[in-house]
Amino acid sequence: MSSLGSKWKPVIVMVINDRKLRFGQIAARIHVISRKVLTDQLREMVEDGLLIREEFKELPPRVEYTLTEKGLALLPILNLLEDWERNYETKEVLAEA
Amino acid sequence: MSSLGSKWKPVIVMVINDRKLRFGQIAARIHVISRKVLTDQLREMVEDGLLIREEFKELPPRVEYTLTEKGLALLPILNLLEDWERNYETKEVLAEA
DNA sequence: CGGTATCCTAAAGGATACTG
DNA sequence: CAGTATCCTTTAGGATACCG
Repeated sequence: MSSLGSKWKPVIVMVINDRKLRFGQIAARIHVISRKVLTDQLREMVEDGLLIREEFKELPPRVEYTLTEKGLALLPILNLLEDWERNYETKEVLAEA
Repeated sequence: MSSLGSKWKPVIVMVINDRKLRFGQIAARIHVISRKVLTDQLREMVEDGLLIREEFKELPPRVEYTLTEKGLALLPILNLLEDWERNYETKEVLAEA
């Protein structure tokens, strides 16, 4: 299960979703992550076959990320995990009330 | 997603499954985990509402763990994750051959 | 803009010995 | 048997400054 590795990779997968996002856009949507960690995670995810990285040799530089088929296949599973968490989180809160 | 916390909790959930297992049985099935870490993880999982811990005041002591409804609900999702991993692991190996 | 490089801290995980 | 207690190493993650 540690194929997901860090706590950030699932978040990044869900943020990118079926879109094509630039580095800055990803950073903006996960504003609590440091640039270094985001860079690290993105590089590892490319190595893991989760992401495709497209670099445009322009100035200023532009880099776009999309999910691979493997990454896309992970999306519904992560959604289930979110549902699971929300579902039981709610029950605990209600139980306390 | 870090509701799953450590790298061990999903493993423990899958090992216990729908059974009732003693501390030693869990340890034996995850032989690479240290006793301290297993103890830590089990305690946290009880706090998280994933596990039920039954302690029998005998000598020698006996402690049995079962999944809660919340823990059981996690099982099919973890199975999907395993399938996902196996599926794309295979493809990469084939691609190298 | 999208990174590196450097340094640092906190926390996860582990080895080993001991206990009720 | 099922833990505690203690100590230690490794790693994830972050702050900050600089670069092409």
